[in-house]
Amino acid sequence: MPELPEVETIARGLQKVIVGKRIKEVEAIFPGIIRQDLDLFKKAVAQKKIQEVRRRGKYLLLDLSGGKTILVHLGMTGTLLCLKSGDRSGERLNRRPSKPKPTNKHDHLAFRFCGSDLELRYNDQRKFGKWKVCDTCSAEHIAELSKLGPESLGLTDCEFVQIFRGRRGRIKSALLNQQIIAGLGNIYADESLFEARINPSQRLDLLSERKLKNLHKAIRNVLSKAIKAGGSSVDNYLNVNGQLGSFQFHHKVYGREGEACKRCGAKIKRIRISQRSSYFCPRCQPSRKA
DNA sequence: CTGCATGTTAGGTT
DNA sequence: CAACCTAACATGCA
Repeated sequence: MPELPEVETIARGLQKVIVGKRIKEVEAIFPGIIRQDLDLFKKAVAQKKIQEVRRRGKYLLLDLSGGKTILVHLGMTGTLLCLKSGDRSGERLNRRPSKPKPTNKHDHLAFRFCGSDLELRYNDQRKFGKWKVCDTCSAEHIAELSKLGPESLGLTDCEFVQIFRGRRGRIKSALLNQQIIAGLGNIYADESLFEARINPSQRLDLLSERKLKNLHKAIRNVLSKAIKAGGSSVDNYLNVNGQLGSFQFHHKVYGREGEACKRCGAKIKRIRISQRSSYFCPRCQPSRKA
């Protein structure tokens, strides 16, 4: 599922391929994925040139000519795929082969561009994704983005420590809370906590400044490695060229319940924290000091 | 068939 | 106000 490294990979991939292209039309195969009036959306983006692709937290921002920005959240299973009409090489594995025009299962949007056979498809098995268009100048002030905490990769040690000051909840919950820090999801929160050797249930008010700095280092390390690996392809994530990421092969705890810890050999545990799975090594990440 | 699991967000309650 | 809980979303799978 798309967290910061996956969204960053998609943003970089899109930046290379669609910047400078002018949107000819948007086909809304499943209009519900656009979270505003469909005609308004279509009119706002038609004939606009894509000028820049950005990421904020797990949001993707497509800046258009004319001062508009498309805001995209991929939800749990959203993927974007660039393909050339008639080119079937970019199609995902496990999907029915299709003729150029017909869409794949769970394709909800198709963007076509002027003077180009490039097509941008949005596919989302669970339809949890959200698309809307807004004014570029107000993009950062609209509800979704204004609530976000600072970027996971944009903090000094001091700032990182600061954002957890005065909080009492569990560290894992805080890392998943996009209003506290933006970009981490279940995979990278668990992987970072493992690397910093912090138990996911650890209460924030009992975490030393030194531990927090270790965590900050671990987060930067894990995220940058994951970006280099093109993200984690668990579930159905693929980049805009239809290729798998490879960071899933480097997961040390996520999804490894019952398997041996790669550091110490102990069995990886899974517990529930705020209604979600947390994977950790009980020996490397003890709940109290050994 | 039933019901559970999945991650995120919004919204409500403690 | 922070922390915690639940519903909702859609689908696949045991």
